[in-house]
Amino acid sequence: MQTEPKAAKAEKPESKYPLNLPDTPFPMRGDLAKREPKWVDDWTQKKLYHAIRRAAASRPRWVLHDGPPYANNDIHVGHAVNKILKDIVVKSKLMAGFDATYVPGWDCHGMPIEIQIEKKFGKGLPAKEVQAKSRAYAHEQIEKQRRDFMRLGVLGEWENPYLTMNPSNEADEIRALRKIYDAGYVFRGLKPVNWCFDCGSALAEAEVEYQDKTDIAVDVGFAFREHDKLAKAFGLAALPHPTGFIVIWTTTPWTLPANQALNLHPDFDYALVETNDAARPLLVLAKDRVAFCMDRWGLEGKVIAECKGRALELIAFAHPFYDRPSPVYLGEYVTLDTGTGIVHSSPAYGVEDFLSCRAYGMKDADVLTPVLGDGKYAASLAEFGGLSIWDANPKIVEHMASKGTLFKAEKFQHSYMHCWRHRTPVIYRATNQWFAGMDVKPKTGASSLRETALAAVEATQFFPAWGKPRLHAMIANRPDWTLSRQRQWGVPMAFLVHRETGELHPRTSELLEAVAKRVEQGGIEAWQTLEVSELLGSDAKDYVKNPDTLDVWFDSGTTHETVLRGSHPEQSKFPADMYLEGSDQHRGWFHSSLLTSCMINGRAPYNELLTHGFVVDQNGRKMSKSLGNVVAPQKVCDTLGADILRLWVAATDYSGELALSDEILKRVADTYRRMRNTLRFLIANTADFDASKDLVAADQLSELDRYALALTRKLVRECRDAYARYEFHAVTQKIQVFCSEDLGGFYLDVLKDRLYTCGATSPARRSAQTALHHILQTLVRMLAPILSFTCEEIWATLYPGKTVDESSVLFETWDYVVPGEDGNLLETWQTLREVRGSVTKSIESLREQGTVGSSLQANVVISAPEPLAAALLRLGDDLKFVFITSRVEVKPGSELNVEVSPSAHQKCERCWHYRADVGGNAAHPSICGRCISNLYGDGEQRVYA
RNA sequence: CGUCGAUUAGCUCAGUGGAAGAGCACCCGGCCGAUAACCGGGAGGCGCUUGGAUCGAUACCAAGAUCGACGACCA
Repeated sequence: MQTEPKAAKAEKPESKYPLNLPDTPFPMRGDLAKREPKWVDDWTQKKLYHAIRRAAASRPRWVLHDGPPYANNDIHVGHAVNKILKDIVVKSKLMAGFDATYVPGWDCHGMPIEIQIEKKFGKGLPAKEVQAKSRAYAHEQIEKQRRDFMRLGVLGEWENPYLTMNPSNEADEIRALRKIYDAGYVFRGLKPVNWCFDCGSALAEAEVEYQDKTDIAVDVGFAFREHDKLAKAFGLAALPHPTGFIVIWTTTPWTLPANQALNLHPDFDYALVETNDAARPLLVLAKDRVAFCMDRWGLEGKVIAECKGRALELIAFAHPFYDRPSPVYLGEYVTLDTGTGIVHSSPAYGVEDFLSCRAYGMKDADVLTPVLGDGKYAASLAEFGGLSIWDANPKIVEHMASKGTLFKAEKFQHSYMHCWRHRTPVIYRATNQWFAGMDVKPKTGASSLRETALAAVEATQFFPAWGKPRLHAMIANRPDWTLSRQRQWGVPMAFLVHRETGELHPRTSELLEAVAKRVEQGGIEAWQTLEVSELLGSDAKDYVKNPDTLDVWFDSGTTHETVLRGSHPEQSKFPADMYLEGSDQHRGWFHSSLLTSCMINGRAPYNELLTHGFVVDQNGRKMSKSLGNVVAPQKVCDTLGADILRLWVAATDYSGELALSDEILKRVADTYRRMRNTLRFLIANTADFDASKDLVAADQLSELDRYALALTRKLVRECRDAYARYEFHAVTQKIQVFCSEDLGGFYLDVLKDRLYTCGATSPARRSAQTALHHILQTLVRMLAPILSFTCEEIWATLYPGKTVDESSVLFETWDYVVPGEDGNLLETWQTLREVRGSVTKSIESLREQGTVGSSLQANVVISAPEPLAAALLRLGDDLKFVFITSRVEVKPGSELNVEVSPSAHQKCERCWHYRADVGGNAAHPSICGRCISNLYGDGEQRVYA
């Protein structure tokens, strides 16, 4: 790192009496936006990260495992927050005395990239091509994101990150699948998904769009078949007619062959209606829909009995055209907006239908699934086998009309789900999927996954603490994990399944390893080209490759296997010490990683979880393009600098939302300038100080300096504490107050006289410089994790001529000792500072009258009661320096009283004190006795200040 | 709708069951040897609203408001 040339001093007539003025090449203005990129290049070229690792090699390992961002789009400020927080944590652990590592990663598989490829290259590409193009696209995205992350000053193994799409990673992921399969967690079951017949696959929500569609809406009667139960439910001894129907309304007649139940709302009133139609003399309808329905069907009728929906629970009615019962199940989702207040339920073709049937104990094997993947009914379906469901719609209506169960049919236009690729209608369809069972006992006989995971949550430290109940609740309530996806850009669920039975091959475990070996060489593409016979020989004719890929959450969720124990074991350990992500990852990465690790390791892959909120604008609103309140990290770096962004992250309480706006950044930049200037003052006033030679022993320091060091030790304690709790905003706050109140507002202000006017190498000045040296060494260490650029810049200024891989502030630790004992210095000087407050206030009132300008023009007389008077008198003549006045007199008094008057003496040209002895030496008529002594004599003794 | 979190000066944050704090910003002044700096002084807060237990709450409890996170294949 290079420091800027010294700015030319303003031309001023040089006094013939020299002063020890501050001197440094360290510029007052950071000019960060311009200079930071050069430093990043320097760190990269010199391999700073690895130099630090070497320096820390003997320390205990501490691992922050990176949650991989998705390899798509430029980074936004949320990414920046996440990476900066991680960097601050890693660097703080480094300086706390650990060998803290950071291997960044990227999540590469999944739908967003698949969609990008589809947008760029069109639809319907063969899998192999999708995979090749996705791989290339992900690489491009990663390169861009990597540059932006590095620009933030984030240190890590950027030249060797982990990518979930690396063949070795893909192979290890298949091995992870093998482990959970071997443990017995994996099973096959039904699950409703959005299904496109033209794609022949499931659709993600993002692939579904709504368009108008015209269907046949039908009112369909389900005949009574449990008359006694029905009569009883309505409070009747018997039904007045043997014939009757409960009526449903649906816009999807094609689901009726799969009807297996009827849904009523438990709290709605249902009516038994007697009509004037001999073919259908009794009807059951929701009471509030009776008038509407009668009118609609052109019937007359009257309500002869009523009951709540729940009274009809489990009563069975007859399917409208097959000879089987359809029982009433209760469901809160039934509404009275349309139809009859009764909903027909085909569990294979509706989410609510599926869930309610399952809630009533229906097994997967009992769910009727007559619709095949191409949209045709299975050949075995009575009456309609082989027909496309859309062609079957009118035939089903005709059929019901002939059976006398059709009440009405009409065209009906509504908004309906369509495939965004094909613009064709999509249905919900129960499909076979692979699951990891939450309540499955593993083969070892250990606890279920849910129990293990809940115990793991308990064993984990959460920052902030409310993360624990949150994750706990999610684990406690979540359903089984659907591992399978019907996609192309993902790691294959490399199962071989029996052509007929769908059973897994008996040697599945070893087959998975065989596939993993091939994927390790050829990536997931190797699975595409694999012939079943290569693995199974003569068995091949009975088995097919499972076409599913793994949920991308399985990719990132197994990085503790594929990265910590896979691709980067040298840099890692298991479990990791920390995972750190946005609060959404309780449902995401924290969650998936926990489950996979509990299945594989029986414990969480992390010891600590740290969560941050999301970035909002000054008014607490989410950032969005439409609101125009987006702050781009790239832009902040290019204008204010990355250290400003880093300081903003550090200064904000990330446990909630992080507010960001131009004004907030401006305030942060103010804070930065304050810190930078304070640091600069320390640097400039120790420029002629060589710690190896000039350091004054702690017990030889003036008392004020020992007090300043006591304050510094206190600051270190507080900051280390706050860092340990990851409360960086507390660190920032403490340092800011330290710089403003303790240093700028008091210590440094007082010190200027001694620094500038005492002999350059005098004990008095060396004492001050010793304190400044320790303070500087401390501050640069405490700030280094946050203001990475600035602190390296300072370090290079302090130790010029060395490259960053030879000398970096990050080689240092917080064990730096600030010498001295606190004793009662803090209390003693707190009292003095309070008196000083009274003095400055008194001077201020004199100033308002125009009697004095500088406080040095003032003489102060303090009356004080004991023991305060003694405490003041103890400092003797040094007291005036504490108050920055020319003279102080202390008198006993009943209460504290400060009187200020202008000095009657001459101002010393050199030290600006007003003293009686100015001009006392004829050879030097314009300066005082102190200055004579400091320049030509033995110099002042400064015991206290 | 449900679960969770947030709400103290213009901004960022402290804090305590007993008369509201800091830094910065703002206003006024000083200095002119940290100078696109530095020092001093001042002004500024129905502590989101409404109830409740309490002698008494900003702090404890409950409801509401506003904002935010998550809610199943979407990383």
